[in-house]
Parts: sequence; structure tokens; C-alpha cells
Amino acid sequence: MGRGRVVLKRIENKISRQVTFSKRRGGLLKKAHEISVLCEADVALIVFSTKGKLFEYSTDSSMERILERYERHSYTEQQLMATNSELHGNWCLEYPKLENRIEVLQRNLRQFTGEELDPLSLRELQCLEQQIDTSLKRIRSRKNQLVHESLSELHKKEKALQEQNNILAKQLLEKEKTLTEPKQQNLCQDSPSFMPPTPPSLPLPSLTIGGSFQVHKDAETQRRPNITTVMPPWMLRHVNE
Amino acid sequence: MGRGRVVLKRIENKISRQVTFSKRRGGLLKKAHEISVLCEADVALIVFSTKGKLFEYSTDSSMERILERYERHSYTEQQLMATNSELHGNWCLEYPKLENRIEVLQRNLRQFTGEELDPLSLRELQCLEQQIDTSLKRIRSRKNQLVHESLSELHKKEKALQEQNNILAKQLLEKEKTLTEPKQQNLCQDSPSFMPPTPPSLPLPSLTIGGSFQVHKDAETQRRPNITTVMPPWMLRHVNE
DNA sequence: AACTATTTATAACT
DNA sequence: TAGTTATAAATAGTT
Repeated sequence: MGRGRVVLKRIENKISRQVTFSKRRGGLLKKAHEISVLCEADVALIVFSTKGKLFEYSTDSSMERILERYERHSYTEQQLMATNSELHGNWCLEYPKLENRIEVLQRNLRQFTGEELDPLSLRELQCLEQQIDTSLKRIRSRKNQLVHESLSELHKKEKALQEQNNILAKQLLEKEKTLTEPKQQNLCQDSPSFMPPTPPSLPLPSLTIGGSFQVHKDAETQRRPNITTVMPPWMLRHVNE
Repeated sequence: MGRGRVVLKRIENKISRQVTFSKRRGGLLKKAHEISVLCEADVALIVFSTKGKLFEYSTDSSMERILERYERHSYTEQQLMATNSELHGNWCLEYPKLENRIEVLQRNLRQFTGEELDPLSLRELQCLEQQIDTSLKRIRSRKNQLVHESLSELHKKEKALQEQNNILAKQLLEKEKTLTEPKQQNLCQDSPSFMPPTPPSLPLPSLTIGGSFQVHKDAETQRRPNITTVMPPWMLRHVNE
């Protein structure tokens, strides 16, 4: 927007570069402010001139707040930075950065636990709320998944035990039959030949229904007929979403 | 640059606000890049949409570097460096501790955002859920508080304005009466004696209802046709060291 | 997402 | 550095 087309390349002439910088800088700051107001955006703009002079704009003049918000958003990337710096070797230079980082993380964490809400604006609170709501959904969904897994696990075990029961019942029946008509060697009822299907204990699945999860151990002692009752009550909450 | 003049005020229509945001965001990022290339400037631009989505630009894609440079400029990091180096000669011993601490904090944070749930047991999930539920309650409570505060603020303003209205109405009435029966000094209708209740502007509360939020104070009083003149003077100032 | 009438930004010039 | 002007660029309203 000017008398000539702009080529996106460093302006070689030092004077015009400086003039252009001054003009465009104003335009840029203005536009940053405009989008911030018009669209309710949170904007942070930092400009260093070639000579190292600093110019800045930030919504509500709260640069620190926005930069923190930025850090919060990209903390995963900074994790990489952290490991990189380890390779770099110059620990001592990095130390203050780490301290600062811890500070930021702790603040974030405190906000996530709702402990330091006062400095936040309504808009930020809303954002945080949404974020946490999402977390809650994820957690419940994961819980749900675990519960369903354990349920199907339990069903499987139940089935196995049922089969085992059937077999045992059948054996018992046979045994009784043998007892009522004691023609043959009734001295050796316990002989191995009767038992092959059920070697007394080892190959059976654990009798602890649901024991593979942290379901309370007293589940074992449960006598209730319904398998559902084996679930501690808290597991059943929020199973829907 | 468009079919209508732009008023520097939040765009109320949600759709147009979103569209405008999208368009202007592109323009802003482009201009940031241009000044960076044309004038060899170091630029960092961070934009959060209303919904909390992040957009960013930084010269050479080195946001961290520029933010650090910024901190150096403004936050007197050098001071911290100096005092720290004196107090703790044994930085290097402490370094791994800090790293570990960061690791823990990050894991916590990730769990709070529901990102790393798989290694957690059902009971741990349960615990986390409860914690987050509490956070959510706190946040909503705080939000409520803020909203209530701003509401009562608005009510106060409304009341003040109403009173003002009443006074003005009364004055108007009196004036009309005076005009309809012009027996006496009708030459001096504008004499000071008519005005005392409403010293023209100062003692009135700002006419900006809702001003307690980030509504820009200059937006309302601005009568100029051109948005260029809306630029608050502080934007044009550069920050010296 | 494209179009276009306008406004706005700014390159060149003073 | 500040103002002016011609022109390029951005974009508001519209389709």
C-alpha cells in the first residue's frame, strides 16, 4: 500500500529501512490493538528494532499475564527445551530458567486446583473452567473404560467358574452313583482317575472375582448372589460419561 | 478498509466477530512477518481468540528466544542472576533436583488436563476426579462472585444515571415553564442559576455501563470519523530501558 | 470462500 | 522526524 509494490526482502537502504520500520511499527501496534478490542482477543506483541529498542503492545497492558497464558499453552514444547538444555551442558546458565519455569508451573497447578483465582479475569476464568471441564470429562471417560473392562473381565471369570462348577457337579453326581452301587473298588474313590478334569487348585482361575483391580479385597468374602454387588459403590458413579 | 467505517468497539454479533477475527488475524500475522523481514526486526506476536485458541508468529520461529529477550529487557532478570549466583555457589548440585521437580509438576499438570490417564488406577482416577470437581466448583464460585460484583456495579451506575435523568427532566420542566410565561428577565435564560445541579460533566459516573470490564474507555467518547485517531497515545510510545 | 466497494496503510516524495 | 499524496493492501459488508 504505497506507491510501489512491496518485495518481501530486507530493505537495503538503512534510512528507508528505519523510516519503514517506524511507520509499519505504528500500523502493527494499531492493528494489534484493534483486533484485541474488536474481537475480544488476547494479544501480546513484542518488537525489537535492529538496534535493540523495544516496542510492545498487550491487551489490557498485561503482558506478563498473556505470556504466562502462552507458557501454559505450550508447556509440552518447553519440555523438549528442558531436555535439550540438559545436553547443552551449561547448567548454571539454565538454572534461573528452571526456577522460573517451576514458578510458572506451580502457579498453573494452583489455578487448576482453584487456589489462586483472584488475579484472573472473567474471561480467563471461563477459559480455565472450560479446560477443567474437559479434563473432568476425559477422566470420567477413562474411568468408565476401566470399569467396563473390569466388568467384562469379571464376566469372563464368572463364566469360567460356572463351567468349573458344572464339571464338579457332574463329578459329584458320578461319585454318588458309584456310592449307591458299590460293586467295584469303592476303596479308592479318591484315586487320580476320577480327577483329571479338575486338578484341585492350580489351573483354576483365581477365585477372587475382580481381584485384578483395586477392588476391595473383601470382595472375596462376599456371599451375595449378584456379581454386580461385588463392585464397590464408588465405581458405579459416573459410569455414564 | 472496508465498506463501512470501523468503530473501535467490541463487535457484538458473534458471527461477524469471528469472521473479522479470522480475517484480521491473518492480516496481523502477515504484517508482523513483513516488518520482521523488511526491517530486520525481532517480532513476537501471540493471539488468543475468545475461545482460547492460540495463534502465534515469531521471527525465525524462535518464540522462546524473543520472549527471553523481552524478559531480559523488562524483568531485570540480571538482578536475579546476580543475587542467585552469590547466594548459591552450588547451583550445579541443585540442578537435577529442579529438573526432577519440573518433571513432577508437568506430570501433575498433564493429569489435570486429562492427558496422561492410562497409568492411573481406578482409585487414583477417582481421587483426581474429586479434586478436579472441587476445582471446578471453586472456579465457578469465583466466576459467580465476579459476575455478581459487576452486576451490582452496573446497578449502582444505573441508579446514578437514573437520578441524573430525573434531575435533568426536572430542569427541563422548569425551563419550559419559564419559557411559557416570559414575564420576567427572559433575556437571561442561560444564567448560571439554572445549572447548579448538573455541573456539566465531571461528577457523573462514566457513561460506559459495564466499564468495569475491559471495555475501552475511549471507545465511547470518540467522535472522530477516522479510526486512526482512536489510537491511544500510549501505543505510540516506545519503551526505553 | 469469493467478491467488491471502500477504507486504511504506507512508499515515495517534500 | 513530520507532513502530503498516489497507490497498494486490507477488509466490511455482501453474495
